[in-house]
Amino acid sequence: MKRETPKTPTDSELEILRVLWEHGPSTVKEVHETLSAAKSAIPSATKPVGYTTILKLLQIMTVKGTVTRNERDRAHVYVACQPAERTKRQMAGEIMEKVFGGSASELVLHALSGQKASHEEIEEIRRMLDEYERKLP
Amino acid sequence: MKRETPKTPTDSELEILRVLWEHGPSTVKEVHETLSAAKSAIPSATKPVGYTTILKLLQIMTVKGTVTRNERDRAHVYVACQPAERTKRQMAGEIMEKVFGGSASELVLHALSGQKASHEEIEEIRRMLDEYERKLP
DNA sequence: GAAGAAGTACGAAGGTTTTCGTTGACAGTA
DNA sequence: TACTGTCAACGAAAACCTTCGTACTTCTTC
Repeated sequence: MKRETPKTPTDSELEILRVLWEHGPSTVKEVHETLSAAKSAIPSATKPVGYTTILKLLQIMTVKGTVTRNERDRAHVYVACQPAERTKRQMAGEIMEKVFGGSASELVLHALSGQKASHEEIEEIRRMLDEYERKLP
Repeated sequence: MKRETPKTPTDSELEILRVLWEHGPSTVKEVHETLSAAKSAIPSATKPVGYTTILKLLQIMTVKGTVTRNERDRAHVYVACQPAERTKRQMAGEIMEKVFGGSASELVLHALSGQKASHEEIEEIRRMLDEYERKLP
């Protein structure tokens, strides 16, 4: 029984995926360094991750089909299989369903109530709404 | 070391929480019945959950402090400790941070790209944006 | 009071995630 | 050739989650 909608990544997997999305194809070393740098920049709460931990995660993700790797060179180069957009959409959809009963407005409401977004951000969202609505029937 | 920002609930816990939010204080039996009814209504994919499973989950959630219970009566009555709004906000904030790097517009964009929202829903979101902006500095 | 019904408590099994220590392969260099 | 880094592979441990079977309690009712 194949899964057609791939299961959404776990938290740790997501951290790695984000590096892969931003940096493009990367070696374990590069992922590790990026993550370490990011974490030491915000020393609170996030604890550093060992090299082999990332390696193992990447290996597991390879088995799961989340990433592929080019083994040609000595240091394998990993790439995310799904485009970022797809995974992000999937994750947004999942939370929308699971906690907001499928209501987009509920999701937006609660996302905003965390008091973060600026005027610019709001403007940006308005623009997107216009865009989106133009495509509706 | 106490956790001040309570960890977000797991998927199963969330299912139960949603029942508690909608129905208010409930016994294990009520939660179980509600969930069973909901699941048999959509027989696809979601498999039914046993009574003791829900009981156990509720017990664990009690230990975690996610819910409290009134043991006065024979059938204990469970209540969510955090108001729904708070947990929802927290979960929206978490995904916004973890997958969208804190960008609300990114979140909205991807939530909508799952092609679901109607014109009414969009209108609703616009109204919320106005409301939100009015409260900004 | 004995039988049965309705509940809770407990523990254990099975699965998944996350984390590392250790080992072995390979390449470059003294 | 022997030494030293750099890397991937593997296995195992620890922490969670989820699911139930089973046992124990407490009412109710005949």
